Amino acid sequence: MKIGELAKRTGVSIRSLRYYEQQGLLVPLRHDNGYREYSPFVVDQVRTIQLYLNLGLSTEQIAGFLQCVLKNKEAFCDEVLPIYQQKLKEIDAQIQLLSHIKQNLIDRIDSILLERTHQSEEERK
Amino acid sequence: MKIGELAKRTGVSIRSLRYYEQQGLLVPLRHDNGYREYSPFVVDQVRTIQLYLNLGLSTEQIAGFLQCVLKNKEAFCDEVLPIYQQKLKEIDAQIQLLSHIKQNLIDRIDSILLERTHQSEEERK
DNA sequence: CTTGACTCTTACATCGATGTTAGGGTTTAA
DNA sequence: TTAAACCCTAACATCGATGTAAGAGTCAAG
Repeated sequence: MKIGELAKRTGVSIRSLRYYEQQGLLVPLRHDNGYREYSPFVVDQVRTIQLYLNLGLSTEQIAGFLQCVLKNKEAFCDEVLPIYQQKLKEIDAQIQLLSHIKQNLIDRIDSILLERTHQSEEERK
Repeated sequence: MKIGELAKRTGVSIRSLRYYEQQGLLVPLRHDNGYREYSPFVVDQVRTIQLYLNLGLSTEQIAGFLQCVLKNKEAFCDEVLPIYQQKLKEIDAQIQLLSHIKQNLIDRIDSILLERTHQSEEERK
């Protein structure tokens, strides 16, 4: 199938499919006219790519183990686990940072509301 | 004081100080030779800017209320509260997304480890 | 007067997946 | 044959605070 149909079937934009190819995630055949030709199996491959992107992995990381996981179970691909664990660390760090900021915001919001309450009480006198 | 000293006193890079000015957060005087001249009060002003940046606010948002909060309590500046509340919403959304991904990663890691455990047991037979 | 330390402006680079556009071939159905 | 619908490459834009570098002027101490 050509790129337009693959885009429709996967819900991934043509732009992104070309980008994945540039990053080495997809290697379509080429017709004489330069058009890309994709095997039907590639639909699943694209969905797999999307799955990993949604886990926050970069195309570079995905490229490192995609060929393996397409043929085997993840547990068989030694590159996957360390990447997952590293990503988990990063996510934890981000969550911690965001939680800190969140508490900070909550405190400041409360402080403003409290101050306004006081002010209203003053005015009522 | 000149920009270099302000940078030293605040720990903010010269580059950033110029950027803040470009964003309308700082308005230093200019000497005849073009050098920026900062009042000593600006040290606190820069610290205030940093504080808001660390809350995840953009320079544009900060510019919207900086003049007010420099002269009054935050509770007096009507622009602040809605920005805090909106930021809080965004942070919550991000935390939720990250938590979702985190759980997903944990599940996949567990799955891999479990599968390897099984495999080891098989091999032991 | 000279040299080192400052300062100035302008502008490109970062990070990364995706959008968008321009300019130009190809295919297909009417 | 023509027009619509596809496809191609190349390249700029996004988002935003900050780093970095080039080229040039200024100032201060020796």
